[in-house]
Amino acid sequence: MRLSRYFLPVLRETPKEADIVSHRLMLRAGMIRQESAGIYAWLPLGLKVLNRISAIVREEQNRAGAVELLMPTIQSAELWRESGRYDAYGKEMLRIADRHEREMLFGPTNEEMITEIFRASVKSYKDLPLNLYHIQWKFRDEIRPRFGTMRSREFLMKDAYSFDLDKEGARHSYNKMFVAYLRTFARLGLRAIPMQADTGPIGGDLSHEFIILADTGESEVFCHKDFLDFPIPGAETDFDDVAGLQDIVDSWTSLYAATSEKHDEARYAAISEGDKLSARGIEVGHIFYFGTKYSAPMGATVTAPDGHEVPVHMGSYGIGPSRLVAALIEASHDEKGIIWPEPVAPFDVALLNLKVGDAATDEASLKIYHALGLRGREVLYDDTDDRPGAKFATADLIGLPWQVVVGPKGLADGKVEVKRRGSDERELLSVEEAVNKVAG
RNA sequence: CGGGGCAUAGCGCAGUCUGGUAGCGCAUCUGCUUUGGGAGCAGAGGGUCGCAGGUUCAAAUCCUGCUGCCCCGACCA
Repeated sequence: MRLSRYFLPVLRETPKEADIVSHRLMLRAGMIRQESAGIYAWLPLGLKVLNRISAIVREEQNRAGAVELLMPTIQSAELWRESGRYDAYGKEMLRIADRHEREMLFGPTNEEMITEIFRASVKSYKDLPLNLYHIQWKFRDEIRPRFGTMRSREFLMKDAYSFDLDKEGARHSYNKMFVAYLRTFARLGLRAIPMQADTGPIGGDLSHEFIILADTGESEVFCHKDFLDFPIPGAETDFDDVAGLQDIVDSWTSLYAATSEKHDEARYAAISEGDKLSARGIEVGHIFYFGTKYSAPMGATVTAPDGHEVPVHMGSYGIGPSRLVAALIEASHDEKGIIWPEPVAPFDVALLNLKVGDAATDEASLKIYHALGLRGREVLYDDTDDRPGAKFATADLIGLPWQVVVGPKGLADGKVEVKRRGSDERELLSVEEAVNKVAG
């Protein structure tokens, strides 16, 4: 992509409404634009990141056996009356009337709808287990939206829903998502730690929040330091291996980890001094088992092997890609701008032609641009006639993992400069060497 | 919802107290020069001063009402 043909409205100055770093940088880097309180338009650069995150989430959901569908954003109030949540949900739910004065709502979550879809078609235990998910916009009318897309009113969420015959089956379904989440966050370049979460009226130990550590995180967390080095389950993990998955979950839950709300001072004190880790964190995922909370009142039943009809055991599993965009920035930036982890970077390479119009730099830049494109790297080619300083500043701000700098001085010696964003590594290489280096 | 604050050009702000017909920096456009860390000079364009009333010869400025947005707290992926 040529920068001159792209839409990248970067801001030189910091908008005054943004006071956390990810919000500031997302606005300055031209990723988002606020349209209302807690409601954002995703500009091209931001959308690319959002889509890359969603793609990784999707791959890992599929790997774990979940099946994608897409439910609407608008739901009918009737459905929510079945579960009793229409009145229980309160003002967080955005309620809408259509032209016939029918009561509708913009979905804050989809338990009711997925239960309705399930019960319409699934009647036998033989069709279980089943896990259905979608990645869809949600709306929760937060009292006070803040922190940009970290806590917005409209947000993108991957929500998966599992259906099992009994609690044992549901536990395995839960474990599948647990492991999928470990893999998902690791692939995004994050270290997420599963922490015991509130299970509500259901009780038990089947609810975890996945928290990433970031200095600017909103909640205080306490855990054993060993979590930082725990191994991530590999791509070859067999998700149908019940005992194998349970072992992974057991080891990942064997040590103390809790947010301040669930913090147990005594258990934390029991950790040896050098192994304590107290930090700030951001919740990026939440999984829980809720049994027959919706299936029973809504009549989502299957016929069991013994011929009886039983309500299915369900769980739900959320990840917020639009929050993750901000969380990734909170976890990876410096004073100059964003430092994207490679798997989610909107482009792989920033190619800076320092003197557009100069025959030598134009030719070398185009050669690199095309060669990297052929090698499957996405390049943002800065072919604008800005001055070098402005180009460096923009490239640092938007944080692409590689920078290739083509200037008249270097080219006089047949060299271009290759830099890694986020480190001081820089090398002077020939055009061919630079292409090979960056294309890996 | 309680408490605090803001609204003037795309962004950041001054002007409001003390009413006199809107300004600065950056950005944008034109020209020339410049080209390795947010260039220089010259010129230009861009505003129903958040909205609606009111007071006044005259309102960004004073009065009344409304709206939007931000921050702190209680709530959330």
